[in-house]
Amino acid sequence: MARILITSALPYINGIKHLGNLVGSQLPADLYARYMRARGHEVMFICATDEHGTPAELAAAKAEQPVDIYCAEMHETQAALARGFKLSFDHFGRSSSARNHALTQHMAGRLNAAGLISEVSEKQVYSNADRRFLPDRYIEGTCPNCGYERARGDQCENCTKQLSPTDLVEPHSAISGSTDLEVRETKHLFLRQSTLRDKLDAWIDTKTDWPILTTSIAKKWLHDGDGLRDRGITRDLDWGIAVKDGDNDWPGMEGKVFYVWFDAPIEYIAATAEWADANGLDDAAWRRWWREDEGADDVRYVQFMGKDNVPFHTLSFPATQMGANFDGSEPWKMVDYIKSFNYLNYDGGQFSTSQGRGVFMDQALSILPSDYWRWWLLSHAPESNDSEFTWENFQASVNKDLADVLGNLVSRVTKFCRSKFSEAVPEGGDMGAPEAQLIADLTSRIRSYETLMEGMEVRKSAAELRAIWALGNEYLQEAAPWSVFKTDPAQAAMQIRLALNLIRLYAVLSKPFVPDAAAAMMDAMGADDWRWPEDISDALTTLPAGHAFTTPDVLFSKITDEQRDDWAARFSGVRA
RNA sequence: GGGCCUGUAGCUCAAUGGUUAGAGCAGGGCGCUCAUAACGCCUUGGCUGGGGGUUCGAAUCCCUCCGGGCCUACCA
Repeated sequence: MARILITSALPYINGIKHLGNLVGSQLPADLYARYMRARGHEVMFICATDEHGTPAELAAAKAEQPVDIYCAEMHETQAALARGFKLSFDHFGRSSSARNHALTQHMAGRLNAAGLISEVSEKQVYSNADRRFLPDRYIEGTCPNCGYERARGDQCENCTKQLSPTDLVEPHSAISGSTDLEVRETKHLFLRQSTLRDKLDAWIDTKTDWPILTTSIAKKWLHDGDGLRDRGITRDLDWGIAVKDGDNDWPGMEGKVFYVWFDAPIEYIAATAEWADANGLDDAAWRRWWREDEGADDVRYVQFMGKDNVPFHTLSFPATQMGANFDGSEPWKMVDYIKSFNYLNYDGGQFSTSQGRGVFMDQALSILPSDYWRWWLLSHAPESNDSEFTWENFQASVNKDLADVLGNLVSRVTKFCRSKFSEAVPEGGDMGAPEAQLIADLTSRIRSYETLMEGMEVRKSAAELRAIWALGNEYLQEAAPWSVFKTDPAQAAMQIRLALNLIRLYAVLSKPFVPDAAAAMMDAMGADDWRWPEDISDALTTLPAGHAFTTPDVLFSKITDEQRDDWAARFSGVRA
């Protein structure tokens, strides 16, 4: 039995996430967590809302709420949606938690003790009307290069020229439109990650099994130009974690908070502490997952994220962890494998939170149960490339895979048994060559499925699982119990007994992908044996003759053309 | 501008430089009648974006052109 620590990239707090966000981190992480638990491993699956930063403050202002209330409510909204999608987090924390405040301040103190923090005085744009410093991209104006009137302070979207806010003609706040801007001097802390470049580079070099997408991004940042640059880790905001040097005040940093990207990854650790608190456990309970000197030396740590998150997880956060262990006294568990995803597009364009384009988690659950979404999203996960959601493809895949191949199998077996025998596993007959062949085929495919799941090959795992389902239909076609029954009822009984056991087996195998359907299948079989099938022959004799079952309702109803067209129209525009 | 990824059947995707480029869906044919008009078997379909090169051999490696995407460090 292994110990596996799994974290999903933290969903940002400023609204309900869309299906692209879901499939890029939380959903595949859940698939992996569920599978590893099913295999008997000890799993810690952590996620949390990422609550700090300018966009959170602005979203709260737009909602006319204090930012702490806004975040608390939105956290609960996101937590409820996570439950709705059956995301099996051991804990779904908040980066604004007391635990994260303390740990982030502690980490900063360690980095300071290591000599890895420098103070830099810089000039930034302050908006008097908004009473806040504005990040570059929140300043708009006319591009001096091409004349585009809505260029942002970091880059012109029209001509792609890199800009600084002072380059803009007639600059104004993107928030209020105010032109009452001034350049102010402000002091910030920088993480001197440039001094860790060689260590990080060597560390990345050991990760030969990581996806190219992951390592190439890290390498780019390490070697581009002058190499890895130091990074500001504080901001002039109200909402966030106060800048402290461990438990002590940080002179000159009064009123400032840590940058959201500094405290967000630390929340992976802090959320595990929140988990311990929520379960009445002591600190040792979470530290054995995160401190190599306190039990985490045998932990395998896997992170899931979209490709946009890679630089922070390959460089900034590792730099924080390495730096905090400068004297060897705090060996924090670092990531062993990063599974990164491309983007899911929506019907020819991008999903967009800001533009309200696509299907959002709450909308998805309002029209169909979570299993439908889980199956489609996972079986089409954007692993090697960006992939695309279309309603036609969604309807076709779901109807064929879930309703026809799996759902109908359950239906035909249980209804046949009910009509020809009873709602109990029938007795009689002996297995022969066709059954031996089925078991051999299942064994081969299940071993392949296991290998793919362990390797986090999401799409291929889904394809293999589907092929495993199809073996059931192939067997029934060949065995033809409806014909055999007429001449040899005992033989037909054996065939159906096997098929009923197959349903239970499929419940076990399918649970990581479609947990609700799996539970319905297991429940219909009147069983609660979720042990992973080591020996397939044994697994197919779990339900003995005479064991009562129930014939379930239709497991997956089909998506009609009318529904598909209705949804396509309803979600074609911009979210209200 | 720079860097990286990518282009394979109508669609969504596979294929350590090595038989005749494979699956699923869609299309066509046959079979079956237990089942959600479901299932099974067979089958059509490809100048692997264009062009050039390396090699005994290229979807794969190199060059170039065309198309799509991401990143470019103050959104997160």
